[in-house]
Amino acid sequence: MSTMNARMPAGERRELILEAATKAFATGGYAGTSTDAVAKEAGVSQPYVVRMFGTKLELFLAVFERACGRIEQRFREVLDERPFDTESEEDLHRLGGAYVDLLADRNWLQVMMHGFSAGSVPEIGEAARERMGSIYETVRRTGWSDEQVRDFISHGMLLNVLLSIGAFETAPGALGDLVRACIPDHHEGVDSFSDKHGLG
Amino acid sequence: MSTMNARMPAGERRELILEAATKAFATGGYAGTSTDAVAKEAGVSQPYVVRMFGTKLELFLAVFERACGRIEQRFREVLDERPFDTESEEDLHRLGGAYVDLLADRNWLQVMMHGFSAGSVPEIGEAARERMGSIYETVRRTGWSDEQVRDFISHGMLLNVLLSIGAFETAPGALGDLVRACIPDHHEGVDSFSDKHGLG
DNA sequence: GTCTATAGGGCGATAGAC
DNA sequence: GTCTATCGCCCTATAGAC
Repeated sequence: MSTMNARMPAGERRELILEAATKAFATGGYAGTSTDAVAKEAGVSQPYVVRMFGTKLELFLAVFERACGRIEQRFREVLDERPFDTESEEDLHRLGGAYVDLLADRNWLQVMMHGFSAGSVPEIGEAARERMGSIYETVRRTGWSDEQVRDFISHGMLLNVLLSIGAFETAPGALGDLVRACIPDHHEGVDSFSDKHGLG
Repeated sequence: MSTMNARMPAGERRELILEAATKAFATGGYAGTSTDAVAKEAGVSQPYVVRMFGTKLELFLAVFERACGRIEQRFREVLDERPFDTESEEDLHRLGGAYVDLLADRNWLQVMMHGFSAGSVPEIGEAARERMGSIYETVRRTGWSDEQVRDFISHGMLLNVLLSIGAFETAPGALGDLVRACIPDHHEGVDSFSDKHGLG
């Protein structure tokens, strides 16, 4: 974004590009996003992006791992706050709320989602399986039953889809009911939910 | 696939191309699939594919609508078999089984999934919202509560993701547990599940 | 109804200057 | 460490023959 192109420690620039790439890939996905779009978002030249990460694929993998890592870390933070009571309804909402809060960082969720749907690229598929397995293990630390964990992750996937199709901004008719069944305090348009989560 | 290029009623060839495009898009998604890949799969020339549907976008939309329509139709068939008992565990598995059976036609589910994740293309996003709303309404005809319907659709989304990342073929470690929590009778490799559903 | 040829643009990656 | 220039490929869409 900035017009200056001063030198910078490589590690710092790397973070800057990863952040920009996250934003770009979150919108267009792996195949639908050019390295030039990433470069423009980061305010650097396109060859520099490629040079720094080798290939577009490696860049995407780095972005994907980073996004999944953050999501998982958020879960771990909640788990470490205090012990989980398997039977507690409140503890269920504690972890569920963490996921809903992630909607504010929608880019992470959308990058994760795009990684999952690009699973037919072998390297991405492999990373996706590993990450999904890892997230599953983390959620298991709640002590919940296999069915409870499965349901929790299922809800996450539905939220990802609703986010991806823009259902939090525009949800005509029946779709609005589904959105409200997923996020009770959601109301369309400029409201407390949109404000809180940076949507709309 | 065939080497003959005889004339054919347009409607018939249209179906043939839609079928080929479904297969192609199911793997690569919208951005990741070329019209030439579709053409090769259908055994026709690339310009013919474009000419018949106008643009790649319109072709994808046609494929997406068709796939979602079939999925929804399958639900309707199950709903029309006999009345649903809201409290019946068996009826829950009746509709759930219909979705699991759709894994055999994995292309439909994967096209649907790719439509959902390409929601940032405005026309695709709009179609995706409509279709998701429509499927939600259909599932509602079971008489289930909003929460039950939401859970049902959530599970469908998780199955889509697991399918997309290849978890039914290769599910190392924890991921295997998640797969089994989703499809109780699933076993990795060549087995009754894979045989039955054409996987592996 | 279907093809071949090709225009015209975009994209990933490399070379090399500074 | 970062840029400019550019190569060569692939891709969508059009033109026009049969």
